[in-house]
Amino acid sequence: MGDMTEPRWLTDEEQHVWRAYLHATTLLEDHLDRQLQRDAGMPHIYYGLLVQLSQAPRRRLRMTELAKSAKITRSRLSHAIARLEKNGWVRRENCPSDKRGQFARLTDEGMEVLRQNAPGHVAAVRQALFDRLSPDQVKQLGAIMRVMAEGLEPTDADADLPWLR
Amino acid sequence: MGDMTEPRWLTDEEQHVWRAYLHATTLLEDHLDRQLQRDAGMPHIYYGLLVQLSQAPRRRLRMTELAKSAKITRSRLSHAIARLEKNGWVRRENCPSDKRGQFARLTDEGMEVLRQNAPGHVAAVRQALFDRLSPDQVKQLGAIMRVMAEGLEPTDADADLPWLR
DNA sequence: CCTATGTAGTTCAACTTTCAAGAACGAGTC
DNA sequence: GACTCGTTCTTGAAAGTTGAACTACATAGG
Repeated sequence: MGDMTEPRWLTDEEQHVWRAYLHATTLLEDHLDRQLQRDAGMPHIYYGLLVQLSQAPRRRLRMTELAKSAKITRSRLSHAIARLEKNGWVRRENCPSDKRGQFARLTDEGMEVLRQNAPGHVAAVRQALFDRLSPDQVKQLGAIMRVMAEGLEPTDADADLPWLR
Repeated sequence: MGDMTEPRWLTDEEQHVWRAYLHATTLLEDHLDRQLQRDAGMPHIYYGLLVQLSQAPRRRLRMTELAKSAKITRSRLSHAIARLEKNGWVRRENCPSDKRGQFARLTDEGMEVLRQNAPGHVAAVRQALFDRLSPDQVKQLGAIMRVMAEGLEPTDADADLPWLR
């Protein structure tokens, strides 16, 4: 822990790549947020929740499952689902096997919103990303992102260890 | 406009890459946010503001400049600077040549916070990204991010053109 | 000078996210 | 059962964000 030696700063190239990364990822995030807010009336993350639900077995998932796969806290999900429920796109259902549990289920209206907006969203992603990258670059991006995720994946160790530093 | 033909969905590979992208970028963002919140008491974006200021000519920038280079709205910047000012890390100064203008200037305390946290932050970025990628992958990532940014860069055209779609 | 129009920055209201509790249930132990 | 501890999900308040309205100043044209 007490690594008080001179830190290894980023090389010039690394700095450039890092800035390009921050620049590009925030631009894309903003772009998709705006696109979906405008067309579907919700931010990107909310749209992602609907997508997850639409692909789940009976179009429903336990709250904790959904939170995990969307990588947000349960608290945040509670608020988000409350909002989506108000819109009529999601409905809560009790879990019979565990009375603490709740399912979030995608309603038909929610499915319809998804149907209407999926083409536009895919087009936005295409236009920003896949239509601009060469096939090689798409593969490279995939490999790089997988490496990144591996290093950051919240393992069980993280939960147990008292935080480092 | 009325492109009502069947949309071009993502191929399987593209879908995997897209998910990997979303997964990895949110994990990294969360990771850095937590690291900085814990060590420096501010989120990543606020830290970025201090960095920008630290590199500017007299450690100060006009609000609009800063907003642009941090890629956030002026509104958001106003709030952010208000918060950083409360912490004593930034000070507002009037612009003599334009009475509407404000400079945000990094204070000595702010500079000190930066000094104390830069090593830890760089280490976090290294550990999550550069230490895990091959030299080739670093180059590839840079190229890919530049292509992405090009396609999303808010050009003057965007301001003029009535929005597509 | 006067008016029109644009720009810099802030503020307001609505919304989202976070953080710290807290309520309700499950599971293991005695 | 009664106790403890962990899990599931919700809640409420504080903090942060957004987009539009607003203030103040700048700039250009008559």
